[in-house]
Amino acid sequence: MHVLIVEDEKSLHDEVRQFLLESQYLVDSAHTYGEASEKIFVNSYDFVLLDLGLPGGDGLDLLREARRNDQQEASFIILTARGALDDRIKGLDLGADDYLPKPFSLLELQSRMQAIMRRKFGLKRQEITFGSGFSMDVSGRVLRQGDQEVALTKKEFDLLHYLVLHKNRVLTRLQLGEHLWGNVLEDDSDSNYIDVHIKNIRKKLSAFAPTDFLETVRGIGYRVTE
Amino acid sequence: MHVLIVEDEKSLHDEVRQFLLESQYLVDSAHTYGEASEKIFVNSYDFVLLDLGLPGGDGLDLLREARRNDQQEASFIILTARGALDDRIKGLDLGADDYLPKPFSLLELQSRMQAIMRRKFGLKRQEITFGSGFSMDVSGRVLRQGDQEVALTKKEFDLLHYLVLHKNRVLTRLQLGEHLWGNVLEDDSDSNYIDVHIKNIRKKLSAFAPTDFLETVRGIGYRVTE
DNA sequence: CTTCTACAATCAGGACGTGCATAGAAATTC
DNA sequence: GAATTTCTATGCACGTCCTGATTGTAGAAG
Repeated sequence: MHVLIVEDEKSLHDEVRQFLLESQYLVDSAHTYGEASEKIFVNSYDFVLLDLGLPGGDGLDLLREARRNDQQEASFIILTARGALDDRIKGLDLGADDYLPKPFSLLELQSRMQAIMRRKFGLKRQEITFGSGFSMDVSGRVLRQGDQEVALTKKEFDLLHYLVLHKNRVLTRLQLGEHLWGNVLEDDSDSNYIDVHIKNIRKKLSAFAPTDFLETVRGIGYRVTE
Repeated sequence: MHVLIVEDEKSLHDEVRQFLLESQYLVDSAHTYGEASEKIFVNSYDFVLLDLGLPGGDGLDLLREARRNDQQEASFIILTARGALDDRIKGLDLGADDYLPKPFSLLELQSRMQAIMRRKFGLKRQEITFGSGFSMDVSGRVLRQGDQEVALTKKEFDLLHYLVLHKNRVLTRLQLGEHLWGNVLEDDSDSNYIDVHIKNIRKKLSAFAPTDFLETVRGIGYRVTE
């Protein structure tokens, strides 16, 4: 499950992010209107947690825009301090899936998300397939090739998961770093830890099947192709 | 056993709740129609004790809605002051499992619940099997391997039960803590009590059969595999 | 075609994090 | 208050992740 947190207040953002990460969600963050708009447009999320009091624009416009672009399948949950019933009604009118007044407990957030998921998917398990016979069971955190299990470490699994989730799109090291570590730390990263992880993933997978679906795009980053 | 009490009158609610807690049920409460609807949707209960005179909507609608959504396996017991035969018939028509006119004694409630459980599970007790010949009798709170009984403490049993219920899914310590202790996070509890329980479970089970079905997923949590 | 250069792949060593074991303190039960 | 259960504290062992240096390679320029 892929979640975008749109929230400018750092402490709240961090708290929610941490919680969702530990609950095994894949988390993205945006702190301004522009950033949020861009990410929603580029990526596909399962959930968008949307704060209304944003710098740079009204969060409700984001929702409106996203709904107009009907490719967007994300469920929107509106978070706001404004107790105004107005906003709530407007939000739900515009197609928000739920509304959570601040302050809220993380447990409540989780149960709302689960409720929406049930409504949306029922109980069917989520599996992603790619490459030559690989299938990734996200909730079980298992990667299989045929019926053999491929052992990956946490970072390896997360990295591959993120790449597979964005099949056919090139992801830069910066993007991968940001999503897997949350902190950008600018582009001073003379480090090559992502390359190392990629190498290790390739090595492990190659024992089972060819790994040419995991491509290097020179000068940019990596891509998983169909 | 997980029970939801839907009842707006506080004193009656509290009395029933207290009683069920002491009878080792896991109890949830809802005081309005909306709250009840949400909880039924989100969680899965074994019993719903349903008051009909609810603020916010007719309790019978709840029942209807829940039955339509056929994932819901809860047994409904209708509690109402209205002596009207009408409601009784309507309720049972809609799939209620029993009907209890107020005022009722707690002992009567208990015996009705037990009757339903007997009807539901019959003589074939509800059993979950896993690992190499282990079977868990949930209602009797007994774990067996073959025909030998494995003695577990309450916490151990609950923990294993929860893991087994979610076979093939990785559960984080956070998730386990939440469901078994109602733990709120806040402090990134560096406690290792879950690890200790897992270790004790493994030790006890390993005297009977291999315990490799109970896996550690490094950096994430634990998983029981098929 | 050859050379050059920027980038990627590889490798090994070490710091760190995570889980396990043990023991004992605290809490609960009888 | 004794016994069992549950939680806390600590040291250790090992797997994971990152670093830094080195080797390999693709693509452009000569």
